[in-house]
Amino acid sequence: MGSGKSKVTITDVARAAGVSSSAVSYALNGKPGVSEQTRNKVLEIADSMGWKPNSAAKALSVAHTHTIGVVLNASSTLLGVEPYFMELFSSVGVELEKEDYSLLLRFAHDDDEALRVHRNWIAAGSVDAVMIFNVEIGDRRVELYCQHPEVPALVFSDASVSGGLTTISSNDADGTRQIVKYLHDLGHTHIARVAGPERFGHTYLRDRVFSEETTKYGMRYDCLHADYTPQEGRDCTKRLLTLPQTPTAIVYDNDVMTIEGLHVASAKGINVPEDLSLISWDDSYLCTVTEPRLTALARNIPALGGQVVSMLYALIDGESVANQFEPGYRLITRESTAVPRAE
Amino acid sequence: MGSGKSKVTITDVARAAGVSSSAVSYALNGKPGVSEQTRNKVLEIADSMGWKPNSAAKALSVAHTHTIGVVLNASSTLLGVEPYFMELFSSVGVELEKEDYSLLLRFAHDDDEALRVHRNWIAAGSVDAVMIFNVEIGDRRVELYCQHPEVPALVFSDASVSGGLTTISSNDADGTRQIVKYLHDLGHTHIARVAGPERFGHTYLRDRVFSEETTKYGMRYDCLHADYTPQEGRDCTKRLLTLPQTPTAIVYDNDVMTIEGLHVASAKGINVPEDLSLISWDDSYLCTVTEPRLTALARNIPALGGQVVSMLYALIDGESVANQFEPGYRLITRESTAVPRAE
DNA sequence: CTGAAAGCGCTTACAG
DNA sequence: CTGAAAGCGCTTACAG
Repeated sequence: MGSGKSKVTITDVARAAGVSSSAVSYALNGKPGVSEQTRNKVLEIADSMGWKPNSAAKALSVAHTHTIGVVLNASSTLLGVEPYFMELFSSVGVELEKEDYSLLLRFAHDDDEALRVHRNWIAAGSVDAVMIFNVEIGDRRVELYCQHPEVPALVFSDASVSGGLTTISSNDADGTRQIVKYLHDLGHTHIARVAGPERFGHTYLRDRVFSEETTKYGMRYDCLHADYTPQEGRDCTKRLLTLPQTPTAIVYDNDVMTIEGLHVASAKGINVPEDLSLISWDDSYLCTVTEPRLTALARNIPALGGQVVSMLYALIDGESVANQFEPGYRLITRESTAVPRAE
Repeated sequence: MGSGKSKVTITDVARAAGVSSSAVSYALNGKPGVSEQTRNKVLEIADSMGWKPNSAAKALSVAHTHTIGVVLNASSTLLGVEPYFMELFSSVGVELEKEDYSLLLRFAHDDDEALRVHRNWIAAGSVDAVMIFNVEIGDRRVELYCQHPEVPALVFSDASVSGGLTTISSNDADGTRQIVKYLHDLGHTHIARVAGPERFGHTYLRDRVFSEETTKYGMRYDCLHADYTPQEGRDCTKRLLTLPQTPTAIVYDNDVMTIEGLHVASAKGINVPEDLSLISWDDSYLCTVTEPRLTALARNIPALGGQVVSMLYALIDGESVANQFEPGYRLITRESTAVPRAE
């Protein structure tokens, strides 16, 4: 309603300083076209009047909103459980802060709703760039932003599913190798994995490299696909533990499933790590909370922020930026892994 | 840069429809001043051309951004650990979605930086309203928004610290009563609490009601103040367990500290719940992950979203809205609480 | 019911 | 170095 009526505008400042509004604009934006004297005077007066550029007016003029868009899946019960997004936003947000950029956040129930938001953002010019997560093969968001290069998209996925959009990828091949080598060095010869959904690009990549590495080492490898939820973590573990030949180690694609796997094992009287080693892909506070604490593959999210934001700014500036990898994974060994019991 | 060049504007639609741009505006906004015929034609054409209102232009005209601002504390290591914010944002975000409102998110390192962002938002007209969390006594954000009623603030705190700004409060008095009564009914006569920081309004309120209720029941009550971190959860538990007279139950103001308390107890050979009952204030997945699982006081965050958003909309519409309470707390009893061992 | 015009608060060529 | 003017894409009184 009547809000903003009392706001001080560039015209007020101009009047107070006795110059034109364009002079004020030049002064305020550090552009040439105004003497040092006037510039200083304007700066001082603007400051004393508490002037700040109206964001809508500025956005309309320069066609930049100083905003990075993200739409999240609201129906994912894992949003609250998994710290990933909050940690990432925090790390990215701190960097964005330096240039007064904001995160524009939306929650969609399904893919259609998400797509609607993205379409709207593109047509309305609401964001300077977007970050896209959980990309699936043939993702419609990827398709959409390929058709609209005017709003740059940074895709958090393996480059194989980004349709040419700029990606930042976790180095899943390397992470997989670290895990398999570690288990092999401990003496395991039969490992299993409870993986994420097959439709995600990084799942596919992990699947492939797990197969390659285990055959390289002559290990037996079983893989079940799940959806990251506690329920499926439990179910898959039960199935693996009733196999005629039981694995001596299980790798889970997230920490929540690992924890549920641990509970299933102890309910069955199977000791971790003596009888069974468990590794969580993704480290978090959760992994330090169980008994035993969980060996986990950790990503360096705090370091990720700067990298992400500089990619975003480069994209916004119209530069072409190469696909990059996140800071490397690091295996944190705790008490859930050990030498397998001799048969 | 050259982005937005190809965007379809209201003028393009007007030209295509053979009417004036004002007619288009009326038609698109469902306002009178245009015949049904023209309205339908315009709607159809606008749709077929893929027109969407430019958000900056609209915001500049109507002085509304369709945006709710939140600035979070980036240096809190608990952001990733505690699911509260993500769950709340998700629940609020789903409601906001229906009216195409967005969350505008910033991360500040300290109070000064947060205050700077808020000042900027006010002067720049960047948000239609803000949500404010973790309010302290004498909070400068409260002071700021009291001076600027033109941008409404919804404060998540006890009404005693909001300086008259509209609040939505968790019913901490009721929650406290539930906990104390439950422990009393089990037979506990000496309970302790590891509380949050004293500077928070809700901590103060819990402190007071805990005192009242325990004296009402004739229970002994010890209280230590901590900062929600794992470290202080451990330290405070150790201090409580080396008291000459040891409590038979400990209540923690968050789940993270409860879990650390559990670890301290088992390290000392103290059995939970036989020797010591533990209750977490705030329920989350974490509470179901430990052995034993934790009895916890749960808030109903999914139900909170609708309530919060309708308050926000009312505030934005300039209505005066009364302070409200969140949906009530519910005590979830699990295996970390029991009848105390007879002395 | 309809169109021409002014305004929201900025920026940016364009003349002086 | 400086000012007057047009433009960003909408909305909204104001005349016809």
